[in-house]
Amino acid sequence: VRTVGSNGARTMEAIREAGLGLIFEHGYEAMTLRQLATEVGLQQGSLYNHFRTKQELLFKLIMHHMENLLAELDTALSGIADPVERLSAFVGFHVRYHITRRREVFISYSELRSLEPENYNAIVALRGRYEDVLTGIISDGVAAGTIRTADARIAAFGLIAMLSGIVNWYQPKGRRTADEIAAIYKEMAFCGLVVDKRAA
Amino acid sequence: VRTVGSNGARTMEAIREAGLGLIFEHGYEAMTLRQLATEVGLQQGSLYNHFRTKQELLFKLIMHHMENLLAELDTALSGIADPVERLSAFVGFHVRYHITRRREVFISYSELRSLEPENYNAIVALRGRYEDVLTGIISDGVAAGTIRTADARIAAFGLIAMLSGIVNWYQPKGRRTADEIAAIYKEMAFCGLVVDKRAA
Amino acid sequence: VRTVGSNGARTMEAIREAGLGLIFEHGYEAMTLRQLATEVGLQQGSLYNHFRTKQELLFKLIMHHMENLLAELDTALSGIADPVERLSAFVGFHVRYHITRRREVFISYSELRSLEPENYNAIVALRGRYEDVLTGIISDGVAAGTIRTADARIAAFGLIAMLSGIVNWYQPKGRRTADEIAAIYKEMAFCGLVVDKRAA
Amino acid sequence: VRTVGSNGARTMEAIREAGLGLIFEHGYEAMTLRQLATEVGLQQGSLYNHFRTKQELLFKLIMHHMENLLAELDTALSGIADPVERLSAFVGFHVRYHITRRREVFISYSELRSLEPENYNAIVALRGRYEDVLTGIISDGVAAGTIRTADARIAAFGLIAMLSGIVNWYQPKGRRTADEIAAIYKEMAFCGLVVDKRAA
DNA sequence: AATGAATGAGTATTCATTCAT
DNA sequence: AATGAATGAATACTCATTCAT
Repeated sequence: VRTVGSNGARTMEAIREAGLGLIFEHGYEAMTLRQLATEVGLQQGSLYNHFRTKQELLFKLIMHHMENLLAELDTALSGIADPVERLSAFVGFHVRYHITRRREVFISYSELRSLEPENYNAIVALRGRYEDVLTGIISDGVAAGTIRTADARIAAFGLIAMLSGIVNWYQPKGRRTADEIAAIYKEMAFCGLVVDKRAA
Repeated sequence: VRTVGSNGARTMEAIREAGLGLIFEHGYEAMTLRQLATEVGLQQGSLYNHFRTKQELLFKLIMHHMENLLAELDTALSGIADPVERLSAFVGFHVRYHITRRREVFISYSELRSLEPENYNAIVALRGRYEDVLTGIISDGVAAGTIRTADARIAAFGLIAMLSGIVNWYQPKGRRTADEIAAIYKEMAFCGLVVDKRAA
Repeated sequence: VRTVGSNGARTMEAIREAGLGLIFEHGYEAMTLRQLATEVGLQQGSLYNHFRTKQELLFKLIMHHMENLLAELDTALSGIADPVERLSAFVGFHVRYHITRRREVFISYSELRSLEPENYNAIVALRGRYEDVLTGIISDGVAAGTIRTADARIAAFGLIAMLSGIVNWYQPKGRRTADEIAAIYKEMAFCGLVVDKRAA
Repeated sequence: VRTVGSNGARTMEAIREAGLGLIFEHGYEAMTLRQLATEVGLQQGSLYNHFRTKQELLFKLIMHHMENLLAELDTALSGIADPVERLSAFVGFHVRYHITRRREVFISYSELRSLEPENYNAIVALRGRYEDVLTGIISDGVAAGTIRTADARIAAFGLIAMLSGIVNWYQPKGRRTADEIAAIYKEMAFCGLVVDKRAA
């Protein structure tokens, strides 16, 4: 029976939103479709008009996020040429994005393991492209003599891990604003922690 | 019926080891006690001679790791007084530990969510003590004028996140040894990436 | 929304044909209306413009077949008076019909069990009329002294079962034509298998 | 919880018996494991201590029957050499077996379609061996000049179909005993129905 | 300390059917 | 006459856990 005023696209959006929240809170395996249906206001079976399997829902959620991430990164870096400036823009973008899209980001890391091989590979490929952008920036800087590291790839991994850790403790009502956090991390990434470098 | 030659302590050790592997691979929720029993060579029911619930198994695994982590950190830092030297020792220890105890470390991050409130709190308290050690080192350095950061706590979080990210990509047969990796990370943490700091 | 050029009667015929094929292949219980709709090129809901329930579809399919069977039998026997000649005509008709309408025949036997009581009774009544025709022929022959059996009814059942078994193994491209098969069965039915009857 | 006095073999036997009855009555697809569990006096999940899937239960039931059928046929024919006498023994055996094991026999025909390909092939192979025995008897008789037919294989199929049809109408309380039915069918199979063979 | 049979609650998914559009 | 979104009940199967043996 079609509920008066129901609408496919609107329902799918509600499923997306509820799914994001439930997976963020309980994890993909622990979230049940009963919970999801209740949250959306549907019967369990009706969910299947909008996705084919629970796995597909997870994949769509993560995929949508990854594509968005890459697109917005592209925008954030466009028009900037100098490696150090690009690095600065990357850090700023990454912190802001991870703070505003906390749930998507968290899920995209923590639920990778629940993706079936084919889906897993698709996501990891996109993640690789994101990492490659940063690795490229660092390599360019090294070539230009303005960035220094023994291994651009490992440095990129380290930097991304550091910045991404924010989602584990950031609270919107916390003691620091997003911009302050970005500044602190940028300082760490650029200058390091130690004043008298001879000690290193 | 007691199988000839069976032995309680030995069985528990086998459960520990198998559980570590299965949770690392599939996640706590996704690991079934049937899998665990098969791996250990028991029937499902027999597992309950060694732990009371699946939750207890997870908790013991993580707790054991956290206690070990803190004890070893203590050893690694003992006898070192200077903050910068302590920081150096911390980084070295953390990288080495995370590389050698990859599964325990990974689980202790990713399965926190599956712990029941009481157990969760107990673990988070220990994790807090670990973070506090690093925060203390940084604060001491700032007071001594040899470390520079706007927020010792956030810097500690950032550093730990950066170093911990290693478990996501480290391969024992990879292109870098543990010591090389530690050196690269130490350099990043101490000096930052940018050569000409005026650009920041 | 009415698809351009769609036509009620044509659609119903397509449903009939697809339903016949699917039930023959998978069985009534195992055939889903989703499969049927896909085969016909409709959405599930649209099927209900052509029948009221899945059960009704099955009933109509079988009923249509039974009525047709009886009507064609009538034609095949019309004008023949002698019991042995009528028996011969019956066998020839039954074999030919079962070979050409394999799917209908098969379903009408195997899916009887899936009919609701009322529908079941209606079909079994028609089947009884078909069996009665053969029983009558045999009885007439016995009365006339040209057919011999201890029980006309059981003989009729046995003969029908023997002939109907054809649907289980007949292949249009097989080693025998329909006429050859009919001849072999007629010989068996008329003369039996054993040459020297004293052995029986 | 192990019910006091419960026993694996006894439970499996109860499942077998109940499964036979339910599949005979409703068909494999229509029988639910809820019904089966209720009939046996277990919870649904407990059934899975005794078979791995519903399909496996069906397969075991049919396989057990087919092996039994072949073993008993062997016994029934052992020590008989003359083809006509073997034919007589076959008919007698088949009728008696099909009357006493009505449910197994019925299921083994009607649920063949529900078997997965691998299982299906295993059963059809055994059925083929049964048909081969009869085909062999008829061929031997033809070679000896005591049996007459244009096609031993088709005659075997026809005879088996005729005899097997009994399961569709036989009632233990009916008007004829098993032995009478066997006699009537033997007469039909041996001598045919028609007195004056010139009419054929 | 281990087994094997049981529980009971739960899981994702499917199905025939309905009905506003 | 067809669609697409919904229902509600059911389905096979799984899971952590229990306990008599």
